[in-house]
Amino acid sequence: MERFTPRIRDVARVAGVSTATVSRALSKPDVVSADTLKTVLAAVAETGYTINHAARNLRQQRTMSVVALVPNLANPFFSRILAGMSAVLTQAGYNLLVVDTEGPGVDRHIARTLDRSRADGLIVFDGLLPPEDLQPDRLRPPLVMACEWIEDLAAPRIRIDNAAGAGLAVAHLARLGHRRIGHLLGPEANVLARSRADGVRQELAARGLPVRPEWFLPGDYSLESGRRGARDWIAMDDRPTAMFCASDQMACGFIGEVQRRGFRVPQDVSVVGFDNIDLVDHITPALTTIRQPRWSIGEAAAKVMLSLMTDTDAPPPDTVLPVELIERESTSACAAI
Amino acid sequence: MERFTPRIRDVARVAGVSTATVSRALSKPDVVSADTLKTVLAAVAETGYTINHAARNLRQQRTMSVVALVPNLANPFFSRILAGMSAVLTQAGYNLLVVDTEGPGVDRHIARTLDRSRADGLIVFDGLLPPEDLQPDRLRPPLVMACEWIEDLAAPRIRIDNAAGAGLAVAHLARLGHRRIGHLLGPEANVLARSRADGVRQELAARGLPVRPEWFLPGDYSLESGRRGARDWIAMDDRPTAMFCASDQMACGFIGEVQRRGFRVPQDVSVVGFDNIDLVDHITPALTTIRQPRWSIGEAAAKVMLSLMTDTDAPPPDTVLPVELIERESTSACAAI
DNA sequence: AAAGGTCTTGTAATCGAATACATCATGTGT
DNA sequence: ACACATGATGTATTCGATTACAAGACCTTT
Repeated sequence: MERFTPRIRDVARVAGVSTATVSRALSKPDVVSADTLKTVLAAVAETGYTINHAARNLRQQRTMSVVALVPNLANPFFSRILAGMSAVLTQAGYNLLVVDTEGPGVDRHIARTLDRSRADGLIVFDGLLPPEDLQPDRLRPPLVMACEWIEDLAAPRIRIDNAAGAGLAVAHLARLGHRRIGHLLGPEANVLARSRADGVRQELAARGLPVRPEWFLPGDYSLESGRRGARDWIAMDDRPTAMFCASDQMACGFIGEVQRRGFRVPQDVSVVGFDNIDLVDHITPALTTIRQPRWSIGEAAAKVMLSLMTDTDAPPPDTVLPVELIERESTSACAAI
Repeated sequence: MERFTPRIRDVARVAGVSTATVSRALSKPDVVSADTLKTVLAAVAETGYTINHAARNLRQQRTMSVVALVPNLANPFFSRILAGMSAVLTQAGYNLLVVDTEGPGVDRHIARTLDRSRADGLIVFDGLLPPEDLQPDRLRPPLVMACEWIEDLAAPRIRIDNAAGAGLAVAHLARLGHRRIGHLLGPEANVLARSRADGVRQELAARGLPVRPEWFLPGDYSLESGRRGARDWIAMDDRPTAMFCASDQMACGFIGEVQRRGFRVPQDVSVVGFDNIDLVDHITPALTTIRQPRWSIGEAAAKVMLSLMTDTDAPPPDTVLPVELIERESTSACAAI
């Protein structure tokens, strides 16, 4: 066990070949002779050689890693998406690294530092990053937007049909006889939140149901804002009999608070969420929600990224994945007259 | 706007100085003259130069990034820890990258590829990684174990006193008059789970309460295993009146399932969790739990890592952070005679 | 005025692997 | 037997920055 870290030339010396041959033996085994290959591999084993990634990255001008920028890792929504991406990328020999773009102590301009010498690709899940940090140019690695997107930024998008998902939720409630349907909004600046709110309005209008601005309560996807939404709902004179929440987290906060204040779900208010995070199948009542195919979103994002990085032809500019209503216990027929 | 990516020598040419001077101007501004500095910065702006990290990493033999290996990003437990780490590391000029070590499509041996040429430090939250991939040697970056740890692996640890936390939970239940206290276990292989179970046994014994093996139900921290635990609990003839769950996720699964089967919490069974994830303050009943100082854990891990990477003297080998009981609504005085 | 110091800058080596090009041995076709 | 293709390997350059060392300019001290 030597005290220095072996380099390719140490392997070459031990194997009695040139460094070029060692390099070839390791990266394109089929171009060297079988004998040489065996000798080199033995020498690698003997020296304990491992490649120096910095050197390889410099020479090849690529890093074999893809960075995912996610807003708020605290949201369990992302975990399965990341797993789906990881599966595809690992398969293709790439590493997946995750960076949180939100919260105290986090640099908003992190994307600026993620140039080609750092990552071969960038998959962005945060629609609020400064576009100028991501504008494609020769320094920036290829970019894919997933879930959220940034207007005016030309990049392939992987997303679901948020408006349609919201429509499913509203249609489900309407079918149960609800005519007074409210919506707990996501953050104003968020494109998804806006699409969902639009979907709600469209579906309500299409069914001739009232679209009352005061029934669109402010929120920001968080548990805490779900709780605030519940208080707002309780404070109303003229309450909706059903609430569609733009995220499961808000739905949990909402349900928890209304129950604590003595209301029953779904008897006093039906609640629909959005995302289908693992948790919502386990709370009581189990949450009716709109399922996003999270694993598939991750897979699709990774595949588009791969084709962006390696293929010559352009990937699909916009991939829209299907959503689905999952009926559970938090919704029931409208009891009001 | 040229079509090539500018290099340091392009800046040097524009500024009319040598590449060495440009390099110094950018990394140690105080050693170059004020005039030169201004010229160089102007040239940088003009060319749009940004550094090539691969080249710098190769030359300096470091990457300025720290990788965190977490088991299962789906667990919201980690988010605030990561944020705490990120805050400290960003401050010190390091990047934090997160890699998930679990789930389908994930490479168990990921740690093997994370050598010095990839990361300057490794913070591991997964006690089940193969130790041989982490054994410190000249190739491996400095290592810190946080939350979990691996026996026989010499590395500084940041952790909480799990046994004491479990003790707090049991003591709380005992104080409420419970004499039949069960424990929903974490995964058998997990060191934390074992410590917590030991803490339960110790505290029960110390108080002269029964330690019945059939009241230690199997679990694995997951929501689903909480649900299974509930079914096991329901199936018992001779049920505990209180259950301490080794994770909040299990406590949620447990409470959801017993409620669904017609039991009330805390009237029919008191429940204590462990972790204090954000969610548990919002469900009904709000969960009584053991709080882990997650932000501080992250901060402490990052600080120890920094001293490992930069200082000459050794950091504390074992940092134990305090835990605390948070009393909410899921526990109440024992109703049984 | 010579000696020595400080400040600033340039020259050239270096980090470790990949690869363009050259070289040489062997095999194939006529 | 000659021309030429093929395969395997070596030599030397390259990726883009940092930095040891050298050197020049200028100032201070004796």
